[in-house]
Amino acid sequence: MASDQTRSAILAAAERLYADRGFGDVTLRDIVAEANVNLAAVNYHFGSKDELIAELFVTRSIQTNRERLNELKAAEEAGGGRAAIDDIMRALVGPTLRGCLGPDREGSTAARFMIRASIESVPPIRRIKNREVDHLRKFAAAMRRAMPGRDDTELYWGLHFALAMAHHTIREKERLLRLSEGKCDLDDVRAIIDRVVTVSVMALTMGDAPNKPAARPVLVHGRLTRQDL
Amino acid sequence: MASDQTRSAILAAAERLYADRGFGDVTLRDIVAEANVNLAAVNYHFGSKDELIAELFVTRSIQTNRERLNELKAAEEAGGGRAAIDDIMRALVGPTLRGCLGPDREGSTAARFMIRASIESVPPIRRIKNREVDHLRKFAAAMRRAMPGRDDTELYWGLHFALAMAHHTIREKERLLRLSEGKCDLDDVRAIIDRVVTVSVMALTMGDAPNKPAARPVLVHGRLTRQDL
DNA sequence: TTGCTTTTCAAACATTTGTATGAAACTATC
DNA sequence: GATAGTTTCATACAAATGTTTGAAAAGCAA
Repeated sequence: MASDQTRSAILAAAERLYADRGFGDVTLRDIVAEANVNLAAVNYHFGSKDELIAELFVTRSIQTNRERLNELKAAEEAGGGRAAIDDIMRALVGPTLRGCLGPDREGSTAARFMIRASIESVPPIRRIKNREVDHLRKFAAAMRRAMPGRDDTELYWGLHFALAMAHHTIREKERLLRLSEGKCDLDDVRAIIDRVVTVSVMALTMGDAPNKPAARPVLVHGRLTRQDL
Repeated sequence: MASDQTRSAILAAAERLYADRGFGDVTLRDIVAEANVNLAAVNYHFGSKDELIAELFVTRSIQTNRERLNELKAAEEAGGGRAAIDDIMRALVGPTLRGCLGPDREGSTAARFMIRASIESVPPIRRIKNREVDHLRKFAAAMRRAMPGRDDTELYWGLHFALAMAHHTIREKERLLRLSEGKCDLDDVRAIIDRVVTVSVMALTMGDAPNKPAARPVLVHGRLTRQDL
């Protein structure tokens, strides 16, 4: 068997099992059984279990980050070099939410894996997440351009809250579903993105004088450039 | 040694170690060494490792939940049976944020333990968290009374987002600190609570007509009843 | 083929970990 | 102070798990 086939069989099996059962109770033996390869293959191809997990997570993270930056770039080009704040926020939370929610995504192993990674947080993944700050700085910079003069602190809090709502919705979607007795529609991803973006922009315009109601954004659907979805 | 002393020595040592190093790499042997008790004592007093963790988490959760409900009750009494929406949200996120953030809390083992529990999420803790829905329903009910006529869905989303911002701030406070290069003051807990409450209430009044700017809340400090802090 | 590298494989290794055991020490009640 | 119940202790157990090893197999170039 060509060496790459073993490698990707392991990756696929690992992602599937981690997605289904979590990092906690999936062993290397489970993975190699699922992939139909020898136990030693994991250490041969990846060095260690942690490096396997890291590679899985890095791959998916890069995908998400690229989608984000593509959307951001598209928004900036559409706005003549300066993107509107709501488009920036949309680029920030859209890819993750679209990737992890939605009815047809039920079968997506990659999405379920990222949800797991968001819920369980094992050491190799935590290490990678810590390097994510550089990526977020690009969004902070775009936000600064979109809202010049605004205090940096407010920008960071807005960014932080946007990620909070997006990630928490992914993490706790079961609980929200149960709490609301199914009333909150977690399959309507577009509506959820709109909601998160709206609240984020509200948070960002928080300090505005209350007699400027126009600052409260009214968003419309379908603003995304679909170039890479 | 009286049996209770061993029991609480284990609890204290376990909470300290879990808080400092996480659930992942703290073994029973670490705990009993820290507590200066015999290895078998854990199983004798708690039955199993998981039950020890569960007891730790349940204890702290009950404390937080009680604080929340006390604040809610105080707000309802102050409002003549119907609490204002911002006071309800404050009661929801205040205790957790006050417990886990702030400069003097740096040394609080209980707080650091709860942060760990929020980040790592091991099976026994997950099981307990799943039962938390009943507790949240009480807040949903209070919110319904405070905003009659509003669609239930909106209430749940607002509640959900409030918890999102609070928990994410606790989970990712290091990252926010690093992203903002220290500009976001995570020691000013009161300001953070105000910020979360403000945005939450904004989210809840989202559907309001934009020509009612008064619906945007302007909050003041120091509204808490301190009866049980 | 020959010789070399890469990949696979079964088996063993070395720890680590939670848990169980049975005797000893202790405590309280009569 | 004898007895019964409780708690402590050293030690052993059993199972799981990531990793390593050394040889066999496969791939490949000359």
